[in-house]
Amino acid sequence: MAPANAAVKIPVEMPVVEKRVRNRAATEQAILDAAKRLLAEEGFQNFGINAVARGAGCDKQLIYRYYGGLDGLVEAIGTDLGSWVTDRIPDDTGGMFLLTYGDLMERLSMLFLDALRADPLMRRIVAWEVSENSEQVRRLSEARSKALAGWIERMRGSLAPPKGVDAQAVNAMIFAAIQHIVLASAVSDQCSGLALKNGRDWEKAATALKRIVRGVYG
Amino acid sequence: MAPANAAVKIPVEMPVVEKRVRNRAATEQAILDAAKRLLAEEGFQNFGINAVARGAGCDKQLIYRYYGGLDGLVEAIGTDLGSWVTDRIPDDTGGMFLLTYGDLMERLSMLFLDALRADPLMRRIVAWEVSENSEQVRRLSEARSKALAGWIERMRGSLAPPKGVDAQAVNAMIFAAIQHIVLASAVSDQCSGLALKNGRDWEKAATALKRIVRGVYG
DNA sequence: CCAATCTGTCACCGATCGGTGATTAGCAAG
DNA sequence: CTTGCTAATCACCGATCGGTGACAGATTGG
Repeated sequence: MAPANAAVKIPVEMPVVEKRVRNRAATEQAILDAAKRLLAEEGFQNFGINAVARGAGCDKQLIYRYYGGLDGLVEAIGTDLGSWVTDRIPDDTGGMFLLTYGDLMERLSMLFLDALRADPLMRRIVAWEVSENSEQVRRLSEARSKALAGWIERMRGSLAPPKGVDAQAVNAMIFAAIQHIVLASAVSDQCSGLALKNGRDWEKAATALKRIVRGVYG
Repeated sequence: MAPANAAVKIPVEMPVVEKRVRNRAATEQAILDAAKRLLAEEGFQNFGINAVARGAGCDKQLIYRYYGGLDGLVEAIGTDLGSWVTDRIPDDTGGMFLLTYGDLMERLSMLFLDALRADPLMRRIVAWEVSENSEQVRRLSEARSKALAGWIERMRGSLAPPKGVDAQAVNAMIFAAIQHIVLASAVSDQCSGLALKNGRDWEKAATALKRIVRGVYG
């Protein structure tokens, strides 16, 4: 990538062109990977057929042929997404004994917070969900929330929320807070005046979150 | 240049063209209004020079002349935004006596929730904030958070948060939850499995929110 | 061997984008 | 009326977008 004479145009053709092998499965995977990578790194703003084709190093025609266009490609991403929770979030209690519903929710909150912070693709998708209402996004959103709900159900086991508390609504609030705070931190390192840069900042955020959980569930 | 026999052109002009008056101030206002309207109704996705010019019914050149381009126009929106809080959110206690910090935060939460639900422009801007990191958005974000912080400070009066609680972090969580839940409801009528459609749904959400506030601040 | 099929590439379309120079049209002072 | 200023429009540019039809090269079955 560093020719001695930095002329504007390269006069000779690239000698070794990395001859593209004829392999449909590999190409499909390359397209899917490029799409996920692009979405994670660049966001949904400039996410389009041309960009994905460029990223995958192939012609956009193949995206139409193999995935039926962007819609099909996004749907394929959504299918992959189903395994996100099981991949990125531990499915056990981490050796802890979750005796109360409060224990459970505190742990779920921390796991979800860390997992979301660590996954740029998922962050972009969440941001997409609250920014657009297309069919594409609805599919993604559905796949994500279904996987998430399944995970919570699995972790919950036989623990029941305390009487007199609308656990569904409260939990929605808690997860909403986590999602928004992680999204905000990813673009501006802060949220509502709260710095979210280094580990200590996140310690404070996590503490506040646990405080909230414990305040409701004891 | 302008032959009388313009065969391809439309033969009859639009009968009443609403003859445009030469009035710079009015045009500037029309542009600003169109920009705010477009952003509120269509979102930031298709927000651009051409769209605003179309919406304002003038040539895009005028946007460059009067606002120095989209950036300046967005900045003008941000300036307007400063008065959002004072316009849309009551600045008094609504006749209540806020005796404790918990009273205060409960009331602030409700006010902010209702105000955000009622303001599509502000919702779009919040969604924009968590989706993009351009200079434009940073300006908007700053103006918004500054106005919000000022409002909170004004309402707070001399009430101090209880010792042992990181009020800044906890409040950031609460406001994050409100923002995310309102954004989600605006595009999909739900959030994390919690329906957010009719008034009863919102009652439940508000109750959960108050529960959280009271759980932390008593 | 030929022919059909599959993978991949290329060229091109119309539409829209952001942006800019040149031009027209209304108004007021001289 | 003429002159000058300015609001407003028009015409055009290159770039990029999503989308499609035609074509080239490899693979495979007969």
